[in-house]
Amino acid sequence: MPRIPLAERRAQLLDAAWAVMTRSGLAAATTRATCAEAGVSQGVFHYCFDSRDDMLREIAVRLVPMQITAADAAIADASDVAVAVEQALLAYWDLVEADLGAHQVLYEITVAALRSDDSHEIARLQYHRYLDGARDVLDTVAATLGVRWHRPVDVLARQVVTIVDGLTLHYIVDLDSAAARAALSAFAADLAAVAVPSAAASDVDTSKGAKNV
Amino acid sequence: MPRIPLAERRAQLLDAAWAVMTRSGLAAATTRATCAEAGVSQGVFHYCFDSRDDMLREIAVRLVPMQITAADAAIADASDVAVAVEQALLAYWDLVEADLGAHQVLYEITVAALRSDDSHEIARLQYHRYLDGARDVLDTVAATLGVRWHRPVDVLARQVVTIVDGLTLHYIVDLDSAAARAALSAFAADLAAVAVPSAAASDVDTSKGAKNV
DNA sequence: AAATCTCTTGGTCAATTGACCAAGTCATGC
DNA sequence: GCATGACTTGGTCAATTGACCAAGAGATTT
Repeated sequence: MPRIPLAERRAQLLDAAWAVMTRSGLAAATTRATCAEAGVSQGVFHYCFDSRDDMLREIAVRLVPMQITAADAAIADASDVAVAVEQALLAYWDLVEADLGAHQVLYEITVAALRSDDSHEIARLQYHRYLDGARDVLDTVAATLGVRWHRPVDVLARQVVTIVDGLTLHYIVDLDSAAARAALSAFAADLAAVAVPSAAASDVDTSKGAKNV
Repeated sequence: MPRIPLAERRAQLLDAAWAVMTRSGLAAATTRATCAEAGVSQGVFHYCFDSRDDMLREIAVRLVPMQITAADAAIADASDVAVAVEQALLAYWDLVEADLGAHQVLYEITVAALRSDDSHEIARLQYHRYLDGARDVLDTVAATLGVRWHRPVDVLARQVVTIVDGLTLHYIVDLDSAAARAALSAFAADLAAVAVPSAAASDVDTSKGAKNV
């Protein structure tokens, strides 16, 4: 009923679609269900978007930055590598448990995107961002605590993404929070064991910009 | 045209559906597509199965044991824990790269099953079997090489499942075999570092810490 | 060979869904 | 105040899909 500009209407429909998805899954977010959630008629949809795929694409794009901003804050006040890594992983994990539906939809979107030639690139981009985010966290930990990773950061970053992704998927299936957190702590310990002191022991090459000290 | 007993006809349709799925995805395996693949008309389908969900359930059931028999053989001739763990993971990994489509469908089935109240239990069972399989491999490694895991086997098993699951999903997205194998080796080293010589006989040299790639 | 049961065929039906439109309504600038 | 264009409505259309059936064909039994 109200008369709002196109941009706002689109955002409203995107919110509505996202609400339906997190509640009932990607497939449930039909054009009709989305419009019903937004309280508008179906004609509005095709006035705002070219097609359902068009809308899905915009949702996926909007998701990419939404996932990153998590763990950096958690490692600020850590004095030990093991603690820092575990707190960083836990910071992400709290997001998973706080909004399980959203993460479940994320897997549905990823799996669906892989079957579409058009959207395959979006899934690839998503995981590329994950790797970048993991690398950033690893660099921050190393710089903050004065350690060096005794293993290529690219490899470590892929391990981190694998860990959070695997843990999340498994948790969505069996909802065993205790088991997930136990495994998470174990992984944190394993990762921390890869860190070696950097400052005193030997000459260290911090390829990225020096941060503290 | 040929006249074959019901059981065989069902198996034939299940094979056909699986063929369509691994080629074009779970959603592509409609009743029509499945019948076309099998070379029969649609009426046969509902003569053999109550519904499409009925068939999907049988496919899922048939899948459960299909996934387990992998890594045990690979650790038989290993003399070092690190080698044994890596070879076990690699044995599974070869299966992933050999039949990527099958594993992709596995994720589609899992994700879809989680949205259905009826099938949710199937996904749970599937991951329960994964955990059992991982535990078996871990026990075999420990027994074969005379070591003890310095961490609860349940936690380690969940780590193993997380690793193979996370690696596989990431690989399906970006098809970066080299990165996946590098991360796999790193994980293997981390896991091997959790093994300590067993109290009984410690001829085996496991004194070193994690050796990295 | 007749009866009977096991398959198989080709087609139909209802429901869902994405796409789309012709005709309205309403605010805003001139 | 009125033209303009942004916004909305309710409905329609074609395509896909799961479900289902009545009739027939072939094998098996009696």
